[in-house]
Amino acid sequence: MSEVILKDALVTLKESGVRITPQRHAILEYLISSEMHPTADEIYKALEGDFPNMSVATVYNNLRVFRNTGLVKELTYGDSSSRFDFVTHDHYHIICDHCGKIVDFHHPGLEEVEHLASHVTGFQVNSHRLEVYGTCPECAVSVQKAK
Amino acid sequence: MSEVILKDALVTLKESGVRITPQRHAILEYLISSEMHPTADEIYKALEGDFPNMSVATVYNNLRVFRNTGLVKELTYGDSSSRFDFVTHDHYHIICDHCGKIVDFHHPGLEEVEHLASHVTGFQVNSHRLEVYGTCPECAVSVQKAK
DNA sequence: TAAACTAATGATAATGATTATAAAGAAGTA
DNA sequence: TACTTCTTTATAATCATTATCATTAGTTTA
Ligand SMILES: [Mn+2]
Ligand SMILES: [Mn+2]
Ligand SMILES: [Zn+2]
Ligand SMILES: [Zn+2]
Repeated sequence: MSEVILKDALVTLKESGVRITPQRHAILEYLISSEMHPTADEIYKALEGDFPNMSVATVYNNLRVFRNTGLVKELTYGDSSSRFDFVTHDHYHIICDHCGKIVDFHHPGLEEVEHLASHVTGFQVNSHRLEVYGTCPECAVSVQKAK
Repeated sequence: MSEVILKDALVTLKESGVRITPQRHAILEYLISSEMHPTADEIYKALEGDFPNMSVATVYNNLRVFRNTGLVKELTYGDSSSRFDFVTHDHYHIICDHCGKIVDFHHPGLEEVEHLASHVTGFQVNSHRLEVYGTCPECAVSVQKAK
């Protein structure tokens, strides 16, 4: 299933004049298959078996290439390092305050909020960012036990 | 006007057993008077006239103290450094993609989104974060001219 | 095909925000 | 005053990310 997505991504890259290297192929494949919004370092570690000589700079460079091509979104939180999400359809994220897990969820876009914001501030609005925070079901269990 | 807010903040600190040092007083005062959501370094630079010997670590330490007391919110965006916002009433932010300016705006809380997110993910929801991005009126003018 | 050009990789150094450490100073307490 | 605790300051350490640059690989041109 993710085969098609990968193929499409490769086409997009080729159309943007970006060469498909084995490293790029592997990073993309990993991003598409992963549900966990990995950091650059996690990607690096996940691929070091197949690419023992790959530099961490290559991971960063290529994530930037993917971001500029619109294939990948960078998620930035307060904590240390960025996380990366392969772009399919629009979605929001809910994040566990305890374990840091990031889970996708869907919700109609908040155009109303964008309109109001534009109206009261005079900005031309391009986009918005929304995240919900809380306790994931797994962590809720642990918190129960701790009592 | 912000006098009252400062007084209240000092009371909150005292009640939390936090000593009021001249540096803390100055950082708080600066945060309250500033509309611009400054970074730690901007605060440091703004106060170096009055406190030539103050260490940048003191700024960071005290911002953390204020954050833990609930007086200050830390705003983390992708770009390098955190920004700090003195907490008064809840509000959202709209951010200019061109100049980085951060402007407050008010909008009813998005409880509906929190409920739906909780429902589809099984999380216990605590909070959410929303930012709107776009072009501020000033930058819109510059963009016009550039054409 | 060979030469020339261009892009990508990998090793390593640099950057920059933030945190840790430890000594010195100030305030609080008995 | 003696003792304890907190705070500041200077400085070093950390760590993610970016820059540099030589090497390699791919593409284009002659
Ligand atoms: Mn996602
Ligand atoms: Mn604000
Ligand atoms: Zn969790
Ligand atoms: Zn602007």
